[in-house]
This record gives sequence, C-alpha cells and structure tokens, in this order.
Amino acid sequence: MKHKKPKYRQIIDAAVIVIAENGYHQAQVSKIAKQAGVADGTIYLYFKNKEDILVSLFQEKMGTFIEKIEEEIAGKETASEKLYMLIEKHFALLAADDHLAIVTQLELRQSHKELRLRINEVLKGYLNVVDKIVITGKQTGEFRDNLDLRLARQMIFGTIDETVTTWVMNEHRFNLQELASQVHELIIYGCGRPA
Amino acid sequence: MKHKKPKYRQIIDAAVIVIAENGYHQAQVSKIAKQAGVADGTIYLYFKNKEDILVSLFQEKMGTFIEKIEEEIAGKETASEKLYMLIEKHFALLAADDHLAIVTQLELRQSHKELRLRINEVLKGYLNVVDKIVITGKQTGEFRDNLDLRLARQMIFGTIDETVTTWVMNEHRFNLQELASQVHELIIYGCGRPA
Amino acid sequence: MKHKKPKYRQIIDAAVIVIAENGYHQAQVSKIAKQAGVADGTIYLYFKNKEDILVSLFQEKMGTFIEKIEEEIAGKETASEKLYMLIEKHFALLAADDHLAIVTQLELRQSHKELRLRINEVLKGYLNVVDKIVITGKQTGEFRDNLDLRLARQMIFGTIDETVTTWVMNEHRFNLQELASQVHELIIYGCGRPA
Amino acid sequence: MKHKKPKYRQIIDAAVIVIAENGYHQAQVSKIAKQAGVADGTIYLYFKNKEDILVSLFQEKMGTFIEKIEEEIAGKETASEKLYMLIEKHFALLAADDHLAIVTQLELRQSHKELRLRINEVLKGYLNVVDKIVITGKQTGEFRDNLDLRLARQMIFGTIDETVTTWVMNEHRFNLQELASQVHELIIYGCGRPA
DNA sequence: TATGAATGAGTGTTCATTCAT
DNA sequence: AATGAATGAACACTCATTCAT
Repeated sequence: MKHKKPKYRQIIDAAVIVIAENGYHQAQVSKIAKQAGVADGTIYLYFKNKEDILVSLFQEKMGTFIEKIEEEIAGKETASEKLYMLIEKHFALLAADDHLAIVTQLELRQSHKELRLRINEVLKGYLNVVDKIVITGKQTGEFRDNLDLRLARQMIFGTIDETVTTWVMNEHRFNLQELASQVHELIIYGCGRPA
Repeated sequence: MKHKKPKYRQIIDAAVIVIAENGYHQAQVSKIAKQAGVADGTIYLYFKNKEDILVSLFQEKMGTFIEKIEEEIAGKETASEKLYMLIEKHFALLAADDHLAIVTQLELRQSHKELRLRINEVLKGYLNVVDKIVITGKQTGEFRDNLDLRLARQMIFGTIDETVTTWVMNEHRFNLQELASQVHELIIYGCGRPA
Repeated sequence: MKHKKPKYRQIIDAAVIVIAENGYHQAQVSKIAKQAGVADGTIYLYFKNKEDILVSLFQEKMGTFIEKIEEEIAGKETASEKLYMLIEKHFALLAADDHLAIVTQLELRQSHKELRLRINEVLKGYLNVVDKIVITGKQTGEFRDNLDLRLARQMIFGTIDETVTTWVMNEHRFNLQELASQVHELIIYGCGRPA
Repeated sequence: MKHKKPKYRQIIDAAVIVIAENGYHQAQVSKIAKQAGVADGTIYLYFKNKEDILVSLFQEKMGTFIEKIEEEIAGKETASEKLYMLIEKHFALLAADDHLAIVTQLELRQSHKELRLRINEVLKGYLNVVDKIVITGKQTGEFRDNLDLRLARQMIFGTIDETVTTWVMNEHRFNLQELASQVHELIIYGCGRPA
C-alpha cells in the first residue's frame, strides 16, 4: 500500500508487457516509458534505476500472488488440501496472466546475478508458505515424520516451477490448471505404486 | 569423435572456466580466447559465433554427462535402482566439477531466450533417460499405472534441478551427494505417509 | 537598490554555498532551490535561467567587491598607495569569504565560453579600477611613461589573480593577506635589482 | 617517444581541432573519432577514456612546448635573457598554433576539477622552468635577493598567461609576439619608474 | 507569487565480429 | 591456420525548464 501513485503501477504494468513482448534484453527503459505513456525521465521519479523497476515488479506481483494464495490456503484444514490449493491457485494465477507468466518463468531469469539474488529474497515469501504446509503436514501426520523440510520444499517448488516453465515454453499448448490434481497427487504419493 | 582438434576442446574448457569465474555477462570472447591461449579471431575458425561456443559447451558436457549416467543405469535392474543411480551420478558429477555446476545451474540460464531454446534441445537427451526410467517403472509395476509421463518427468527433473541449484547458490554449504537417497525416496513415495 | 526582493539574494547566496560545496558541475538548480528554501520553479520567477543566476551572482558579489575597494582607494593619495590598498583589500575580502573565493577562482571558470564572456564584462569594472591607478601613476610620475596601459593591467591582474588561485588551490595553507606588501613590491619594482 | 603509433597522434591532433572549433562541451568522442578518421571504438584502443585523451593531449603538447623552450633558454647566459626567450618562445609557439592556443587558454579550463588537477601536474614542468630562471637571477644578482620564489613564479606566469588569454579572447586582434619585450621589461622592472 | 511533477534531448563506452596480413 | 587491430551499433540516466494548480 506504500505506492498509491497511479504512475508507479502504470510503469510496472508497462514493464511486464514490454518484457513479455520483447524479451528481457530488448526491454529498454525508453520502450517501457512509451508503453506507460510517460516520458523517459518520469521513470526515474518513481524508480531508482532500471533494476529497481524489475525488482519492484517482482515484489509487487509476487506480493499479490502470495497474498491470494495464503487467503485460499487459510480456508483449508488439512495439509493436503492446502497443498492442492497452492498448486491450483499458482497455476490459475499464471494461466490468467500470460504476460506475467512469461516474465517470471523465462525473462526475469536472464537477469544479472545481483538482480537474481534480490529476486530470490522475494521468492522466500513463497517458500515460507510451502514450508508452513509441510510443517503442518508433519504435525497432522499426513506427511512422513522423517521428511526433510528443505528437500520437501525443493521438491514441491521444483515440480510446480518446472511444470509452469514447460507450459510457458510450449506456448500454452496444454491446459495448465487441469494438471493441478495430478501434480498434487505426484507430490503426495510420488511416482511409486501405493503398497 | 566429432572434433579431434585440440583447440576446439581448449576453447570450450576455457569458456567453462571464464564463465564460472566471471559470470555469464562478463565472459567476453576476448577473455575466453586469452584463457584458451589463442587469438580472438581463432575462436571463429572453430565456432560460428559466441552463442555457438555456449551451445557446443553444453552439448559436449551434457553429452559426456548423459553417457556416464546411461552407463551406470544400464547395470541396474529395477526402475527404482535406475532412478537412484541417475540421482546419485547427477549429484556426483556436478559435485566433482565446481565450474561446470556453476555454469549449468546459474550462468547459462542468463542466456538469451533463443540460446535457451537450443540448450533445451540438448537437455532432451537427459529427459529421454528420465522418460525411459519412468516407462520401465510403469512396465515393471514399480510406478503407478496412471502416472503421466510428462508430469513425472517434470517432477523428477524439477526436484533434482532445484536441489542442485540450491546447493550451488548456497555455495556448497551442504553435501549434495549424501542427499541422493532422500531425494530418491521423495520421488518414489512423495511427501505422504505410507498407508 | 535594484533588487530588494529578499528571495533574489536568498537564491544567490544559496548558489554560492552550493557551488562552493559541490562544485560547478554538481550545482543543479534543484540543489540551489533546496538550499534557498524555495521550490525549483520559484527560481525562474527571479532569474531567466541557470546562467542568469551565475552572472547575477558574479555581478552582485563583484559589484560589492569593487565598491569596497574603490572606497579604500579613494582615501589614498599616491598610485602606489592606491595599488597597495587594491591588493590588500582584494586579498582581505576573499580571505574573509571562503565560499566566494572558491566560486570565483575555481568553479566559475569551468563555465561555458559564453558565460565566461559575460563574466568578463562584469570583470571590466574591476579592470577599470586598475586602469585608473595605472593612469594616476603615470600622471604623478610614479610609474614609467612608456608603460602600456593594457599590459600593465594584465600584469597587475594576472599577478593578483594567480596568487589568489594558488592560495585557494593550496587550500589556504598560507596566509594570503600577509603577501599583500610583497606582491605590491613585485608589481612596482619587478623582479630586477634596483639600479 | 612512448607512442609511435600514428593513430595515437592522429587522435590527439583531432581532439585539438575539434575542441578548438566546437568548444570543450561540444567535443564529443564521436566527433573526435570522425575528425581523426577512425571508428569510435578505436579511440578506446589508445586511450582509457575521454579524460585520458585530454590529459594526454595536454601532456604531449606541453611536453613539446617545454622542450622547445628549454632548448632556447639553454643557449642564453643571463636570467634576463632566459626570461626573454621564455616569453618570446611562449608567445611564438601559441601564436603559431591557433587551435592549441584556444584549447589551452580557454577550453581546457572548463574541465572538471579532477581533470584540472591532473593538468596542473603537467603544468608543474613549466613552472619548474620559471623557477630555475628566478633562481639563476638571484644567484647572478640580476634579481633581488629578497625575491620570494613562489610569488615571482606567480607573477611571471600570471602575467604571461593573462596576456595570452586576453589575446585569444580578443581573437588575435593584436600581435602577441611583438609584446614579448614589453612584457619582459614589465616583469624585470615592474610598473615603477627607475630610481 | 509559489509550487513541484513532468518532460525529453543528449553521449561515453563495450564488445562480438571481420579481414588484411 | 592464426592473428589482433579495427569496427560501429546500442542504451541508461541527468537535469534545466515548463506549466497546471
């Protein structure tokens, strides 16, 4: 809620569009300004530099993303249900926003190491949500006692992320949201056949 | 057998070192040439352009990578054992080559979209190995019948890849190889408690 | 009497401080406005543009400078005494105002050629005072008959100016005012030994 | 003799022309490159950055300048004769090179403080020559015993420099070289009438 | 009078690639 | 085969000035 200034959001939204349509390396500040309908210099009244646009973009979008997911999860009882909602909502939100999906899955990963480190900071918010689900699952007995928190987190995030990336790279040739239940099953039961 | 020319490998090995030590965006052709002990222009006698160095690098290294993993897997009977060897060898090979781990997990992902598409082509070789294991598992009845091949592949690759990336980003603060059995267990049984 | 508006002087004084403390090229209009406690736009109610601030600054300060020197000189009889007062007062006034000394000797000289031409116009007032002393000296017989007015003026101004600049550049490591009598001697008698 | 590469001198000479004709602030690197008949990038094979061109320019030209003056002076016996040659040669060299005179007297003085400090370093070579003359003069008894070295240096340099600057600013409306003897007289005997 | 958000022109530098030797 | 000097396109950011309020 820090930034109510309409131009702040205008510029971030413009950045998403320009990056999605032109690629990270072709997203010049002047192009973003033009898309936002402001002068180049105006960008610098709201952002420290180009990197700041990108980090802010990720913070804003990921913030909203996490908030929405947490809302959905809060209404669920079991870890399994929470996990399902996480996956379902994650897929739904990205499926609903083509540009954002391209930007987060493909383009922003081309950024400089330093920027990626700052993006990872933001990502920690998401991973915390995952962690809470895993901890809940272990407490309720739904998940194995000997489950390693970090590995479980990596497995859950890795599976979801790889699925979304494949979907984006295949240019949405399959329906992402429909996969939610299968991905959920895979994470809970693994590849193995139930005993 | 394709390239016996010593300079071809010399340049690729130089590229790995330069990229690992300087980062993708600081790995200029002139730096690679210097590290390889050749003139800038000589690079272009062996590679079409800079992108070609990187794709070739990935092809060469990933080729060897896949060969070694296939060797190990061939000696195993069950899908579960094959999967274990895949994970174990994957971790072992990267843990043994610092530079290569950094280059494949962090640096090369900063490349242009186009280059990443070509890298994905190479990656298919690896994913085919995963696919074969999954298919075997379904045939032997080790894996569930209703397992979706593509999703299983994404889950396996996503989990392994995310684990390695975390390890590289944490600057090797934990022992990667030791995690092989836990990751294996996670992929086979999932997070859930056995019935 | 020209400008009674308090903000006019406020802005000029702010400019002297900002230029002295930040250097000519780091003295942005917004910084001057902030120092003066007015909005950026307000500057343009009192000055045509940035250059106008600097020229006005020089005019105001140099005007006061010349007035004070003329006062002192008027009380003296001989050209030699007048010259001495000129030097002494020149040194005294700049030694008493650190900021002004830095601005006139170092910073303002970095200005564009056009601005420097306008500054030279203002400087003529000072050179006229010098000229009057030289003319007086020739009339009274204190100075040589064949003395070229322009050259004498350049020698007097050049020597004084170079001395002040050296003093400013040496960060006031020596006492400027104490040099007045020696500089006076040098100008009257030159380097040579009296016959 | 460090740089025999023709392009090095080509670029420096181009810089003198471009700065003299366009002014310091309109002397873009691309303009200098064009004048030198090389590509923009070529500049950076010979100079670290733009500032380096300007410092090198000053070093090269001032180096030659000092060398020539020292040669002339070496052939003279008395301090007075040496001083005369210094002035005469100083005037002659600048009168013979319009562009260089403009660059050193007007344009280069607009440079940033840092660059001016580096230019001052180079200038010390010239001031050393002046110092030697003054010291000689005191030893031979031509100059006063109580002459302060630093003040004498400032007087000599200040007078010569101010004269040249006036000449350049007046667009060569008078003959500079002809003034040498009068300036010499002024420095040796001052404005005063011989006793 | 006074404000301050918005404007947009302008430029030093890097580096993949070429080609004469 | 090998060299390495030369090329030239491309871009983030600053800041004096304006003008609606």
